[in-house]
Amino acid sequence: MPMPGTAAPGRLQAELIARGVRMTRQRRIILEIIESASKHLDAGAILRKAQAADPGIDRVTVYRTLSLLKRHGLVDELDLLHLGGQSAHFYERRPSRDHIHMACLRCGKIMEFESQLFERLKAQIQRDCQFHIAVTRVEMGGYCAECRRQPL
Amino acid sequence: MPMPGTAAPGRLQAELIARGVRMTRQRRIILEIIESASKHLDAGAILRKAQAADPGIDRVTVYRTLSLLKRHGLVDELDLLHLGGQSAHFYERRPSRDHIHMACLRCGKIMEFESQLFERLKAQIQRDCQFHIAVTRVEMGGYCAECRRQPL
DNA sequence: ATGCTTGTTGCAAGCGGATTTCATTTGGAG
DNA sequence: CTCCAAATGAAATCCGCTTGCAACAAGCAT
Repeated sequence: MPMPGTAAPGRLQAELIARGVRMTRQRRIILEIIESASKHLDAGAILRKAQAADPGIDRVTVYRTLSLLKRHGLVDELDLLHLGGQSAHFYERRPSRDHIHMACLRCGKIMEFESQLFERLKAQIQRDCQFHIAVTRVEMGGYCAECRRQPL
Repeated sequence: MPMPGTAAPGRLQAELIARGVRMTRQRRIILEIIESASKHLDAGAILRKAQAADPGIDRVTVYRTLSLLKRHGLVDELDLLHLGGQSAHFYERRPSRDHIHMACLRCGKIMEFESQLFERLKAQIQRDCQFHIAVTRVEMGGYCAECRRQPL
């Protein structure tokens, strides 16, 4: 049973420590937020959640931690097609298997989809183009089932 | 034979006129730049080219024209994975057939790739998720054949 | 435990892409 | 030609993000 107030060291934290990255109080908070997020968060949302846990945390630290995680390939950065004119980026823990993001242009809902076909597509690209894929970003905008059912 | 100095009305221009959009001198210039671009341009590059043709053109007009084209689904907006820390967006005339963008993380080259597999993937999504796809954005970062051949 | 070294943090200032506001101009229908 | 809704340009502004720097702390060696 984990002690109250003591977060179980998440995978992100373990991964960073294994790579010799110094672990600070602020980083632990930010990593925990990203690990336990139920939806895609942008830097501003991560900052707000982090400040709820520790009001002293600065947005610079959030940006630097996100940059660190990107450099280590532990998070993916998304635009989600700038839904609603947003220009901020969204972040998610890099999944073991790539997935496609579908953004409903009407209700704003984000859906994810994994497909064997996508894995085959990547394999085709690596073979036919001699291109070694390091990171993928697949975003599709459109209209979800619910929205298509409703009158305009 | 087209008259010198008289650009043949491009497809973008014809498309906009057909939709009842007012055609101005500035828009004609910007549309022509996008149509004849040999590589992906960002708003700043479009502005510079436009000002070479007409120094009075303001960046606001470029942004508004790009926004208009996006609204009409005539151009696609890309991030190209913010290569080199760039935060600007790139634009291309919407192709008749979607394609995948590959960005080399070392030399910055952008490659494009069309695939029947991608068409099948889209069909699968529309069927399995009941999601009507309006726009796609597929960007992959990695290392191109030339860069992989060279020593680090 | 203690001290040291180096990476990290917070604050303030700054950067750059994109947008808003509003007075002026202009396309193009009648 | 006239007219007016739509488009433009100029300045100011917004907003996400980055940089410079002094103070601080992680974690290794002792």
